[in-house]
Amino acid sequence: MSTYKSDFLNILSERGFIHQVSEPDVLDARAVEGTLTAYIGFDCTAASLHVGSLLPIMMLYWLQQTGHRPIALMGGGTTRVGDPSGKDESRRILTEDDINNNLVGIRAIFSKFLKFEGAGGNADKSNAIMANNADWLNKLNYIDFLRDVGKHFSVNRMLAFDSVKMRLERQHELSFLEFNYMVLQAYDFVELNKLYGCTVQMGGSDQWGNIVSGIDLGRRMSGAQMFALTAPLLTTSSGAKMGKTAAGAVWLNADMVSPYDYWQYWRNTEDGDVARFLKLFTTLPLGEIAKLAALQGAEINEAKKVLATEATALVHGRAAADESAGTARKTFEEGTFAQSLPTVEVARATLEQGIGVLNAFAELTSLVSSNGDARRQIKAGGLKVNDANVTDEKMMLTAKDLTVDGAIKLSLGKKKHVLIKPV
RNA sequence: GGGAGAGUGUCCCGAGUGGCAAAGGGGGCGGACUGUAAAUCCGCUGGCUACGCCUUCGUAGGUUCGAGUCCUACCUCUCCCA
Repeated sequence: MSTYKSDFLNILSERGFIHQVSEPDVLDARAVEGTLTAYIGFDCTAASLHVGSLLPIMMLYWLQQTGHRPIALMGGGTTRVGDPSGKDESRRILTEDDINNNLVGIRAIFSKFLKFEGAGGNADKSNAIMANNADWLNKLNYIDFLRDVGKHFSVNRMLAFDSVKMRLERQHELSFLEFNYMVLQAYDFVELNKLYGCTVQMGGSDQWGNIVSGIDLGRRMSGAQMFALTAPLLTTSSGAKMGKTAAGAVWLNADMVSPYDYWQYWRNTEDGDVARFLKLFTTLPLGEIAKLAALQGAEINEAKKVLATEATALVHGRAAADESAGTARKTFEEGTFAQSLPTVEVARATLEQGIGVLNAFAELTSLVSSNGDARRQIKAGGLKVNDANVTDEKMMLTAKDLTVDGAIKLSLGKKKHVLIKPV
């Protein structure tokens, strides 16, 4: 089915990364001829990226794997202004220090997927680059910018973009700042083209308009030929947004979401998403994925385990992935005790005196948000101590509750478990 | 500058006659059924030292036995006119 000649486009296409490509034939030919340089922009509003950013990261990964050069562009400049999207969103302005800290955290994630200059490798034309648009955006002079860049933009056409049109029709406010995002992003593309010879910008399908603006701007300012490649917007088959769970975003940094929880996130993938996610979020060969995708009924769970382990291995390493898989197997399938479950330590003396269940669940382990919540869960039969339902909210946990393994297991529902260990 | 509206349970949307811990959704959590899935059904969805107490309807005052509801000022947002 693949109609491309280049490995790069073939792989992206087979694995389901491509939504739209501008001038696919020309881009394909370029990819065959030589080394492409492509970029994707990331906001650095938090100290980590979450699962939602994984798809673009994987695109950069495949780009590099097929011999091309990826650029991860940090929105250091745009973040400084504060993204105005989301009408009620607290427009907290991040300080320079915050942004720099975030950059460090985010860079750590990229280094797991991409090979950067100086990271052990010798100079290779496919070494990844991390750029920061603050480097050029901060220096801009308004008048010069308007004259050099602004003159190439037609407001008439900008108003016709879907993103703008929708806001106008729904009578949502669209600030001038936000209106300019398109312009800044287009300028980023041209700047990267100038600095690194970057000719391709990738992104989610909602970025199409912005990317095309960049292509136009490049042609007008320097006559460069540039390309757009967008990925489908990801939702689960039941329509939910990717990457958000009850506990909040599924972050990629281990200190924000543990490898075990990360593994669990993928383990709980809906049936209908398994094949798609295997292609997008693991690097397994397509043949193997096809076999897994053919599994029916309950057997799909095997595919989900593979998905979870492979996806976790990419972000947290093989060892952590295997350990998470082992923990899950013991906990869910063998019903035994896994020492590797999340653990909270308490002073032995405190335990000797006894700890109230409410306190243990709410304060100690934060499995529930308050004592009241704990009471409700007890009524609903959702709390367990050592796999036995809690029925009395005045129950005390003492050293007698320690199992042979030297810990007390607290559970909320069937899936969330925490161990309490005396020290 | 003039005029008309809006801000509700710190996840979102949204009803609300002066007696309100405040309808209804969505989302989330728990239970049942399953396969750690989906769908479906049931329960829960301010806090606490809990037959009571405290804090909540943009902010600050006021009227009232009693205010989300009435009055005043202010803040923010939207729309229309200039």
